Amino acid sequence: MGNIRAPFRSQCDNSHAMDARFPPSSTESPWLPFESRRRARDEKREAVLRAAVQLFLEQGYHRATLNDVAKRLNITKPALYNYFRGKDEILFECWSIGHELVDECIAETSAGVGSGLDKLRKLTIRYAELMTTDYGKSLVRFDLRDLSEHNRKTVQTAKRRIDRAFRDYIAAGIADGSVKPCDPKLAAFAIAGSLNWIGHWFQPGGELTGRAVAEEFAIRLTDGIAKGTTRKKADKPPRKGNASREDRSEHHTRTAAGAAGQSKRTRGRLR
Amino acid sequence: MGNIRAPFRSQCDNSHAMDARFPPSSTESPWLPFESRRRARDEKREAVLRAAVQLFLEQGYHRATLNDVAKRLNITKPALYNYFRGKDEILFECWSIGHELVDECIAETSAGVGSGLDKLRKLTIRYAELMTTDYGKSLVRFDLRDLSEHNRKTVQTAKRRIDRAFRDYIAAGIADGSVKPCDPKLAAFAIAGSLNWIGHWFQPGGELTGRAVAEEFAIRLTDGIAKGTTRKKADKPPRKGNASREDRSEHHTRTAAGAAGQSKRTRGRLR
DNA sequence: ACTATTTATTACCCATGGGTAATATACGGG
DNA sequence: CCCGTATATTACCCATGGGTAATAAATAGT
Repeated sequence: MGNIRAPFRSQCDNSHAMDARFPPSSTESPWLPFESRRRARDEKREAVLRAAVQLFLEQGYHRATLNDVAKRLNITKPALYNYFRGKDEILFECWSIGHELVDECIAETSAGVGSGLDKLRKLTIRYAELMTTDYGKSLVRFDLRDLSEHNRKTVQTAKRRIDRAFRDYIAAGIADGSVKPCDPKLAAFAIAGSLNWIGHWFQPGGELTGRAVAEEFAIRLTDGIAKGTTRKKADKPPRKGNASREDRSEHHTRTAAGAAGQSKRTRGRLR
Repeated sequence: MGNIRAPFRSQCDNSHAMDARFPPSSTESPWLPFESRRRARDEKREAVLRAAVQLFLEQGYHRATLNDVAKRLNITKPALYNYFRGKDEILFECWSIGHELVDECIAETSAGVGSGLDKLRKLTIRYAELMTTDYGKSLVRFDLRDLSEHNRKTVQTAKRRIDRAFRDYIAAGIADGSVKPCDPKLAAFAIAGSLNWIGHWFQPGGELTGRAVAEEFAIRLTDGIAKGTTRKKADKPPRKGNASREDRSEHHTRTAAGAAGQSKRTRGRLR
């Protein structure tokens, strides 16, 4: 508990037992164990954000401590305050980066040509892929209420921009006939919600790449409101990898039913 | 700060300025200001859960304190420990109630008759409506990592039951021809994700009732994978077996996929 | 080298909030 | 009316973790 860090760290951290003069990975901390810290300020600031967003996602904002963030960067907590005012500002910056990325998606999609449906598909793919990245997940996994009043309003405004892009494309699609008549607001909620949820379950390194998920979702979701049955050739049910690794869906539909029975709201034990 | 509660509360709480002998609302606390506390234990336990789930949803689990929960019930924090071992157990019980409710949905849906698509629609409606309730929101707004190891496993198991119900119905629908060929796993993620997100944005008292949202979502989402354009303009899904199995194939080669370029990860500035 | 500035470190502060101990009050049964 | 049990209350404990003050080490300029 006492020694967060030995003064001259005679003993190396040894979580990476190799020559310490070079970082073992390109995504490592720019603070090499002790000496040779001469990188530019902005690089360090971004490194803090990378470490923070990872930790916030891994552990959750409230369980991740600034000591944890600092330790991952080979520094100590007060050093973080050279770059940020406090924990909530770090959180806000994660969000800001996410919003910059999504704003790029919207801008490029809007700049392109095509029907409302085309643009909706394009945005869906880009947004879905963003949801498989750390800063994309920031947009949907963190809690607005952890921000200061001012920053919260900023984020809410950015969130509204995203929602409006989806709605506008849907409305445009209805107008140009590429999208079934529907309520743009609810349809946007349905699509964006599905995409946002990717940020909750997707884990890189699984059997699916972010791009594959994005394309599959774009088909599945837009087909729901596309006028006319866009029937893909065989869609890709037996596509690239094998799906049935974790798909023990051979159990029949009668699962779970028996156990539930009545809602016995007599949950009365304890002690 | 000092006086959480006056010993004999000569001054009434006066947030409800009426005769204090009867609760002003049916959803009020069973602990009337001070005397006449003789209700059954289970009722009080459930009242704690109702207050807790509301507060956890309003403020977030970590910001909501047990003092807050107790205050809302006209009691003090240690009294809660007569009914629960700790904060995380309260959270777990909220989750448990939610899972009982959703297990009922699955059981009733599975017990019914109809094609895979019919069952998928039925479950979608029920699940969507559940997502507009407090205990339904518990399922998607709270964080597994706040639970003890043992309780976390219980919840994860229950979550897997939900996922499998969706997958099974989709797989059954593919088998009986009511659902387009697709990857059941991803399709279930897409649908369930969209529904889960309802728990994040829906607020009772808005312009839409839970039921209306549920029915609209059921149409919007299942149409995405239903084979044949089930063309029901006048939002009246509660019919069974209207899935016209006619396959109006109309080609529409997919575009959109390849167009998404590389996102320039060259974010230069950042203060 | 000397000095100013930046950037890190050690050693704290302290508000928060979950949880507990000791104790008081209500209630039900004899 | 008295006592045992259940259920509340007051008054604490204390681990956690965000944040700060004082200070030391590295860096850049001259």
